Formats: sequence, structure tokens, C-alpha cells
Amino acid sequence: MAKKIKIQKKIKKPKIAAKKPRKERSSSAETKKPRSFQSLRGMKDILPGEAKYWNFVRGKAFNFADNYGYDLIETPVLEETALFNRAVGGETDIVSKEMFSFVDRGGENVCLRPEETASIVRSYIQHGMLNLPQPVKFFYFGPMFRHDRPQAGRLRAFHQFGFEALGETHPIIDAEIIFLIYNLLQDLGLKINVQINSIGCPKCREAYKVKLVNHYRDRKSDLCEDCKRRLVKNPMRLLDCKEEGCQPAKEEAPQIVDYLCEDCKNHFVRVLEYLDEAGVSYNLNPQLVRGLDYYTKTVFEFFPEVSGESQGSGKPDALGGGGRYDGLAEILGGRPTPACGVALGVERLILKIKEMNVNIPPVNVPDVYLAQLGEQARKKIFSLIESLRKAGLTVSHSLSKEGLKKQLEIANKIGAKYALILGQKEILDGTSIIRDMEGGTQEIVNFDKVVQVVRKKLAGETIK
RNA sequence: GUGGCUAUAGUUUAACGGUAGAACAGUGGGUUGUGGUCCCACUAGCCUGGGUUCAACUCCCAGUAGCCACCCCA
Repeated sequence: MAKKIKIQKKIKKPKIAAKKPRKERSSSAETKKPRSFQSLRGMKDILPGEAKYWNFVRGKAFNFADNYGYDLIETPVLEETALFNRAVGGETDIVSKEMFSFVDRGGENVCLRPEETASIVRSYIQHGMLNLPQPVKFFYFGPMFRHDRPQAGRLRAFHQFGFEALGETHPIIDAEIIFLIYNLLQDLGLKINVQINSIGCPKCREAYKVKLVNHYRDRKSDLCEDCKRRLVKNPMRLLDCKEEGCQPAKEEAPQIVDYLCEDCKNHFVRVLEYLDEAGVSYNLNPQLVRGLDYYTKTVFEFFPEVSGESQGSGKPDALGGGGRYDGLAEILGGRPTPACGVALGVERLILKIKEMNVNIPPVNVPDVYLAQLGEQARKKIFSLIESLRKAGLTVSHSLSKEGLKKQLEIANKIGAKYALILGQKEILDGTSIIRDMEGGTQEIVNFDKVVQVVRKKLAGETIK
């Protein structure tokens, strides 16, 4: 028998081209189990054990959004491919090699969003939000997709949250966003380093680009292949090169801050003034250039603070970044609309939070665990759950379980503060036992008063 | 996208060219109405495919996935 299987497989195997690894393996009649599945490369399940980290980050993000006046917006995960081509820029890595794009059944060119700003601007224009009081401030939290090679902190399906303010030129907006994130990250228990730069407006950038290209052209022979290409296609990104041979050229390169026009320089200076005033510590980084084409003027990135010891040669990954994009709305067919925004990587934040051993508030710790014994008690449980819940208590239970031992074991494991025991005897007496899970003491109370008593006990506890 | 390293129960891992042991977790019991300690039992695994070999979890090749560096960025 076993031999037969082998022979069949041997015949089959060569037919399965290595090109199509995901093709369903045809199972011989004797194969017992269907093959199992796993998540796609670079995409992972966020399991219940991770919940506390996600709740922590999500909770802080939403809280800051509320307090700074940013309203939640949700946009579809799927968008027209051209939106990102145009917004992010066809020359960027994100668009040129990392998009999950395909033609849908209707022949439409669509893709999974690689970032959120383009969608928000699209939505702003589509719904005529320029008629709302400006600025219109958005907050988002959701999955993004980039077909990159996965690594720790770099997934193909990952989550970002961010803040975007559209319709306001004032430099205080740039400062507000940086200040907000600065505090948010500190609230998450992270030490961070803010890098900031201004890349000017299209006008002053044009003048600067000429200087930059001239500077680099003289040293063209020393440059790496990528840089030679950048020199022609996207000179700003020359400053982003990490190739060793290109470093000397980079260090001596003219700095854009010296070429900013009056308006851009003024704007940048004011942003920095506001940050100084707010006590945000930052580093000016004349070489900071973002990977998306739509940025103008202020750009910034947030890095984890490198703690002196054992830092590898590698540069730490950015936890988030953003900047002003005054030209984007117009690029996307809207009226000229100044704007500024930021995005943060949730998985990266969580990785860092774990690494730093930040104290995370526990999740799902119920006030009361309900233990039942016997059918009669089980039937009475539902209404008890509701009365407790309506009284504002969190309740837990395992109604399908039988023994009391088992149920208390569960109560203990999940950390319930009190256990409520309801069995045959209690049903007959019209009572219930309240057990203090920490001290092990218990008391019998009238069934009608249970909710009241538990509530009082919990209140007393919190006062302590 | 390029290069390197890795792959054993749910998790963390051990050993071996003659197909595997443990710890934690899970389930059941000791204690049939009382958890956190303890004791016992059970469940459960060599990533996939091919090759070498009398024999492959072990060696070789390929695929897949993870990690690391580059690249890029969140």
C-alpha cells in the first residue's frame, strides 16, 4: 500500500512545476488528511495573547485623537491603483515594487492600500469637505499592505494609525502633530528621538535640486548604481543613500535649508519655535527625505532612542513619520489644500514596547466569575449575568463546565476578583455564595442582594 | 528584489544514519460542592517534496516559512 502511494507521487511530482507552489496538491485516493493551510508570507494572525498590547496602543491612539480633535475615518482597503501612482509617486519604491495590485473581475486596476494619506485626501475631495470648517482633522487605524521582503517589524500586512489635518497652512499644525505623537509615544513608555527637516516647496526645491545635481555630477564616478539613477530620476533621494562610497558626496552636499525660499524658511523656523516652546526635543537632520513624493516643507520621523549599549551597526527602524503635503490635493484633482499628517507602525510600536518591558494594563480581568452546579443553577445564570452586567460589572463564566473545582480553577486562572457560587442548596435557600478569590473568605447572601453586595465589595476595594 | 542562517508536540527545547525524550500548556483523575501547592495518567511532534542509503527526523537538493544583512520604510 505504502509503496503504491510513493509510486504515484513520484509520477505526479515532476508535473507540479516549481513555479506554482501554491497550487493545490492533488491528493491520491489513499491520502487520509487534506493538506492544512498557513497564512500568507509576511502576514500573521494577531492572537488573543497579543490583545493587551493592541488594546494598549489602540486605546492611547484613540484617546489622543479624541483630545486633539481628530475624528475617526475609515476608508476602503481596496482603491484604484492610479490613486497611489499619482499621490505617492510612480518612482517611489512603495509604488514601483511593493503594491499588491491586480485587475478585478470588472477589469478595474485596483490595489490594496500601501498607506492611508492618499485615501484620505481622495475622500476629502470626493465629499467636498473643503466646505467644512478648516482644518478637517482625521484619525485612522487600520491595515496596510506592501509586498516587501518580510522581516521582524516589516510585514506585508501591517497596521498603521495616523493623524491628518487638511486645509490649514499655519505652522502650528505641523507642531501640533509632532507634539501629539511625541507625547503619545512617551505615554506608550517609549523613549524617542525626533528627526526633522524641511524639503521646501516645489519652487525652492527646484533651485536646490539644480545645486544638488551639480554637486553630485562632479563625483558621478564614485557613486553607486542606484545613485546614478537617482541623479537623473529623483535627485532628492540621493540624500537617502546608505552606500558607503556615496557618503563623502553626501556629507559635502549642499543642504536644502540653505536654499529655502522666504516662505518655506519662515514656516520651518516657526515650526521649530513652537516645538522649542512645547519642550519637544528634536534633531535637525538635513538628510531626512521621505520615501513618498507628496511631501513639502516640514518632514519628520520618529526613531526609538538608541540606548548606549549593544546597538548593532544597523540604523533602527522608524516607528513613524510624516510631514506636510501642501500639493497633494491638487495632484489628486482637488482644489489646492494645504495639509499635514503622520503615520505610525503598530507592529513596530508593539515590538518596541515588548523590548522595553513597558508595563501594560491587563486586559479582560473580570470582577466576578459565576460558578454553577446543577441544571437549576445553570438555568438561573443567564439572568444573573445580565443583572451584574447592567450594574456595570464585568462578568465571566464557563457554563458548559460541570465541577466546582474546575470552575474555581478557571476563575483563578483568569484572575477574577470574586466568584459567585450558585448550586442546588443555594437555589433552595434563595441565596448565593460570594467568594473572595484573593483571601479565600466567603459569605452567603440573599440572592436578591447579590448584585448589590458584590458592587459594594468592589467599591470598597478600589478605595483601598 | 539580492545574499546568509534556521525549521522537532500548542509553546520552549533534547538526542540520534536503525523514526524521538523533557518542560510548560491542554484534558482526565487523586479531592463526585471549593482555585492558587502537590501527585498520577492521558493527549500531542520530526515544515513539504524529491534524492543518496538495506535504512533518513538526521546527509544532499528543491520548495515553503521565519530570522539577519542589504534595500526600503511603518
